[in-house]
Amino acid sequence: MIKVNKQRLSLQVYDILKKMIADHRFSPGARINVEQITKEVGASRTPVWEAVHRLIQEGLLENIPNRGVFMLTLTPKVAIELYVVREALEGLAARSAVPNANERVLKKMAKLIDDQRKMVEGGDLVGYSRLDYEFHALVYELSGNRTLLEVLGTVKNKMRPLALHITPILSRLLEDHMEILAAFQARDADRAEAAFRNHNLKMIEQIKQNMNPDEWEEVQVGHGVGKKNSNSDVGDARSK
Amino acid sequence: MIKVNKQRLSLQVYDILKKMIADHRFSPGARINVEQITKEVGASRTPVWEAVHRLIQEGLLENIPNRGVFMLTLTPKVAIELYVVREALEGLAARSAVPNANERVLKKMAKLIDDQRKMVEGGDLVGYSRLDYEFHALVYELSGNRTLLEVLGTVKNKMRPLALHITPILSRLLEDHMEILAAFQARDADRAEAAFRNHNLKMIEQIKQNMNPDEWEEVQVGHGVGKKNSNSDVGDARSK
DNA sequence: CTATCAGTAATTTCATGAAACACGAAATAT
DNA sequence: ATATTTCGTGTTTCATGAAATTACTGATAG
Repeated sequence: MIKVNKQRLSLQVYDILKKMIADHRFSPGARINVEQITKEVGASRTPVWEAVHRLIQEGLLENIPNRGVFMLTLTPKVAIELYVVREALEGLAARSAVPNANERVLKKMAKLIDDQRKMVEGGDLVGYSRLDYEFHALVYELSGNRTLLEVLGTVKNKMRPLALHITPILSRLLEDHMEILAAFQARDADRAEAAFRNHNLKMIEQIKQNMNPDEWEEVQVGHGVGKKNSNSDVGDARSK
Repeated sequence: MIKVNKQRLSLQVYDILKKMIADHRFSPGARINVEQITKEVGASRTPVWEAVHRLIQEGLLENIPNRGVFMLTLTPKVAIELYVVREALEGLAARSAVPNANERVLKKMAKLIDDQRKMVEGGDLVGYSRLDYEFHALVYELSGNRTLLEVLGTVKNKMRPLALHITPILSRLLEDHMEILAAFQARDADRAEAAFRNHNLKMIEQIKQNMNPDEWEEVQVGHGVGKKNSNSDVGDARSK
């Protein structure tokens, strides 16, 4: 049986573009030729632009007036900012989730971790990522806070362009997950929050090690509050 | 002199609608007649729909296919969720901001609090709200975390429909601000975070008192993770 | 060699007719 | 009466021509 595609065109385009971004089909700073996309997907300008606007609003693309639409470059500064915010939100999620954990969920968590171990042993980064995503999503759901779920979604969305640039040490992330599970099993909200925060702090360390230190611009101890840095580095990126 | 508005039409409409929502020009669940808006603002459907779509995406409006666009009802459950998330984010903002505080900023904070006191004494709720907003914005900026600023912006955005339904006891909020300032003056990040969190917890209490208790649906200790509650109450709202 | 300017081309937004869609009301059949 | 189908109506999305805006190009003058 053939299913008809019921979704609005603009949403389809949005999904296509988001997938392309997630798959790193555009390098940072690269130009997105909107007109070409309309041709490729066989739609008209209206729905395509609607999708592009949404991605711009979400901070994945950038529009330089009358020059074009560009893939936003995720600077190390912003990357760390994202993880700092995520740390707070995931800490909250973990804390809220602990009281709601039941045996069934704990089993599921254990199963996921077990599967993750296999992926790590097999060196399957992509497979691991998917399970990692599921593991986190499970905790978010368990928090029972729909709003938190949404906000975390948008934050993690913005991280997508990052994924390829930092290669985490999988075995260590796995240890974190085990600690998280242990905290849940002990019904210890403080410990769960700490474990989740720790998970993120490790990623921040990872970023700092992987990236050019003189690009950091000091997130935590940021001196001024000026706006001068917000766009300048992106501007450089739009080569070609 | 008549200023020509250089901004994109869709953005203007977006701002207009957002302002109308903030001013409670639409009651919760009320239908937004998109066609009428196009007439009122003298624009065509395209930019108006773009604005409406954005508001839908931001969770302020809701689209029931081919029935119309409706003002979303903020349930007490969601309201509390929002404050729980905000608590975590503002706590982070405060903590990050403390190390960046200098004399100039502290002066500014003191000045804002002083102005707030006048508003409280004069019973000017609107005036107070504006200063309250500035006070918070000052801390967000000071955190130096642009991403945090953005996320907090979207969260507070979603709270807008709430403002009128809970009438806070201004004098107590003012006390909180004073405690926050004291924490900053003492350069005590823990204390600042606690003060900010406390500020939000009070609001949550306020909501619980102001609203019908049997609508709460238990946010913190939410039992299941089911999705059954996510939309049902909204559906009811689309009367008429 | 630099600056200025006009013409050109590309991007982006907007207006509007038309199509698609979903619901309810009526009409028809069971 | 109940079920099914058709039709009308209002909503929503889409396609496309046109207009507005501005970057780029290259020529000319200083």
